[in-house]
Amino acid sequence: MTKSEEDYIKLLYQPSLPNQGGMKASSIAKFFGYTEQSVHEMIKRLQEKKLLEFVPYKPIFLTAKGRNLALTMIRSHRIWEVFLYEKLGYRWDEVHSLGELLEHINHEGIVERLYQFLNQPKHCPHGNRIPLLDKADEMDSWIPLSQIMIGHQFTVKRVEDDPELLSFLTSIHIELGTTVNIINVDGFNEVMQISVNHQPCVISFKNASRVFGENS
Amino acid sequence: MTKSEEDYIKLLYQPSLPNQGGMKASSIAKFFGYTEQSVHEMIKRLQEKKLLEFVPYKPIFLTAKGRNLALTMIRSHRIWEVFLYEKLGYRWDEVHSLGELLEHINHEGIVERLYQFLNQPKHCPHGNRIPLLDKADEMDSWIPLSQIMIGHQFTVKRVEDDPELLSFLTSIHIELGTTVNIINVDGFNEVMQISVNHQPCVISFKNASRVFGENS
DNA sequence: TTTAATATTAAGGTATGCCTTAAGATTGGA
DNA sequence: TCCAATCTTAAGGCATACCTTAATATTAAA
Repeated sequence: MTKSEEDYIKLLYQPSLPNQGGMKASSIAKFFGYTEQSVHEMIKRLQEKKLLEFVPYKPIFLTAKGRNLALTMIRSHRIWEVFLYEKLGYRWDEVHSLGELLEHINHEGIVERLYQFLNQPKHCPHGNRIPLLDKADEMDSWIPLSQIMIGHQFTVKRVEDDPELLSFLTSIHIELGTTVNIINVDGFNEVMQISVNHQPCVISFKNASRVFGENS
Repeated sequence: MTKSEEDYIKLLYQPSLPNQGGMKASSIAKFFGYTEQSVHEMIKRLQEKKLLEFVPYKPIFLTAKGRNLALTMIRSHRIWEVFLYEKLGYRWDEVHSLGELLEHINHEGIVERLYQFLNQPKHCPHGNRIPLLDKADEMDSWIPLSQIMIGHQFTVKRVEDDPELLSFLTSIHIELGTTVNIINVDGFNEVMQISVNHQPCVISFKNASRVFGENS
């Protein structure tokens, strides 16, 4: 497997989960910033390798083989991220790009050794489950901050892995495990007023919908 | 820099140390198992990048820029090896190939973070010095086991990084720091009889010349 | 000094993974 | 049902990093 092929497979994994539609070539092209023609060429190669199913004009789905490969890589990515975060001291908004490089290195069982070295972590630094090799990538059933009512408390468990969002959350002192109080919900301006460690701050509905956790 | 270019530079570093001759295209080709034509094409590219000096029919030498790059990579390789050996529990005959992959990953200062995480190790698992970024790759002035006289004691400090040699040494319980007694030197058969932890064994002159250390 | 061995350059080819331009095929909404 | 938007395929190109075959240049040794 080349790095490029692996990147396609990883992208295709998410939408091919049960009851979600697969992607079309155009969305893949948009995601990578490639032309649709390049994407079609790669689709053809991956189809020949039995990693995905492609019927013209229909959405693309990974085969079982493809999903398995994707899972291996997502696992690898998240385990490397834990290492970067916990052992090397990178911030949670820094680990993604190095993880992208390291996830392709999975020789001689290094990822499993790393997994043991890190004491079998359950989640990556952004709160995503580290999938087991033989099971689907289950999501924890956490709810978005945007759905919490005024007066309630909320504990952050997972956030979307976007550097801008992560930097913002860090700037208002939110990390995994942080407790947030919902002070006010301003529907007209589409923002929530919250407090973190007694410090008030504001987060848009849009960003609050990218922060997950549980009522506490 | 591509992985391929980096591999050429690393190979060329050793022979271009002071007073050693540079390599010719033919020996590079033999080393990698490529054709001479392929090697010449790469030499041309690396020359254009000012990483080496090439005069037809003369041996090839790295420029200061090339030596610097080589040093960075050797440093990276050895630091990753220490990590694999000390933290992930790989054996000393296993770390090389994974090190080859990981040494090309040197983004966002990961190698320097790893260096700190590992407490600034001085040597790789085979006893090679981890070079500093601003200095040449000095060798410790250890002497080969093959030069030790009968009756003397010898402490192993460095061994050549060849999986076959490493496996053999492990099988006779030699590792870095091991003390060896020279029991007999059989010049006719070109072997030494030594003892390790009171266990006698035999090592050829050839292999003994690839094990370095000090009289003790 | 001639020649054999070695070294270099030339010319054309391959696979990967991208690109552009352009021509068809299909779908779905008006 | 027709047409425009979307999707797909075709054809040719590019850079990297390899390949083969073949010609030419240099060195070194007899």
